[in-house]
Amino acid sequence: MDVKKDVVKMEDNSSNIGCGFSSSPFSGIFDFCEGEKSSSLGFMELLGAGQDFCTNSLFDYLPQTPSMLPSLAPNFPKTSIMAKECSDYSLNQQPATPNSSSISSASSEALNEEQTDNKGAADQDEEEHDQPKTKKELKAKKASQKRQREPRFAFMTKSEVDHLEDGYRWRKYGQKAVKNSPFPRSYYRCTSTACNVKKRVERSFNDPSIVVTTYEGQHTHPSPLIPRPTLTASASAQPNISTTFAVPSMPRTLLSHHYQQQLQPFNFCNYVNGGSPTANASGTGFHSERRFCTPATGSAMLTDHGLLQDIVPSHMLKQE
DNA sequence: CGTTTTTGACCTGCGC
DNA sequence: GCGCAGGTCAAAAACG
Repeated sequence: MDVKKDVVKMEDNSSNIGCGFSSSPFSGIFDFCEGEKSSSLGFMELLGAGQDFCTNSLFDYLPQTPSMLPSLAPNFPKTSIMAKECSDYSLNQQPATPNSSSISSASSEALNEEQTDNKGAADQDEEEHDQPKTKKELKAKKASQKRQREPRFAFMTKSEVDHLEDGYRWRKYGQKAVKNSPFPRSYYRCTSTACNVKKRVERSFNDPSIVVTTYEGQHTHPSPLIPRPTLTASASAQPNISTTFAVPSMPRTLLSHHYQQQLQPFNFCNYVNGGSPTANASGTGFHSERRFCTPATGSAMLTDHGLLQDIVPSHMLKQE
């Protein structure tokens, strides 16, 4: 099964981390993903099926990012962000060797979920009529529901603060020591009722200055801290806002469209050109288009303004 | 007093 | 079956 992966890495001007495969952020990312390895080749190897997409998107988006990020993500002042669709991916600091299972096991988990979805519907129906009688049964039922994992996205952020402001309100519900790491992992849930989004925050063992934030799920509500600007037609047609997906509420939008496309790759270029999959916003070429863009998603993006509406001030949408 | 954080206990999945 | 590690729960404490 070809599991698709979305990877984007960004940074802002104020960050002293480098830009490119040979520079520190990549090795940082790589360390994060692969443990020991630090080469770009290894990075691509890790990404497997999505490797050409990954390299393209990384290179394509990076040049546009630095001037954008400070205003788009003011709360991520020194940011090196990697977003990755993590359904097949674990934040384990363990090297992803065949023995490690951190990647493969998560992948099979996602697979199993997919495969059991239909079967689960029947079971669910049955469960609805058959109420659990004991606390134990209730817990077991709860647990079985909990096992259904949403795709996850990880962000690597160079920050001294562990819990970064991202426009949403979170409640911490747990903290665990991480094996082979001196830094604990914190677990947060979105405080909004009926919103099941979770995030995990931990420091990179290899680079303590990097905070790894993993989002899981999709917000069912607008950000309580950031007003939702109106997405105008002109705004949606503006180039260079492609990088807005890198702001902290990215997971919501990514997942939103991820689901809209029923596990199709996220369509970045619709943010750039309002739905035309062929537009070239940077001049350097959105090579990832050939992997990202599907005609059907253009209308979807216009219907659901998602991320832009959530986090990009309207004046920015117009001025870019 | 309501909300959030802390933290030990518990559950689950996985490898051996 | 057992042990380990990740993830979650929930009562108590802390906070505003």
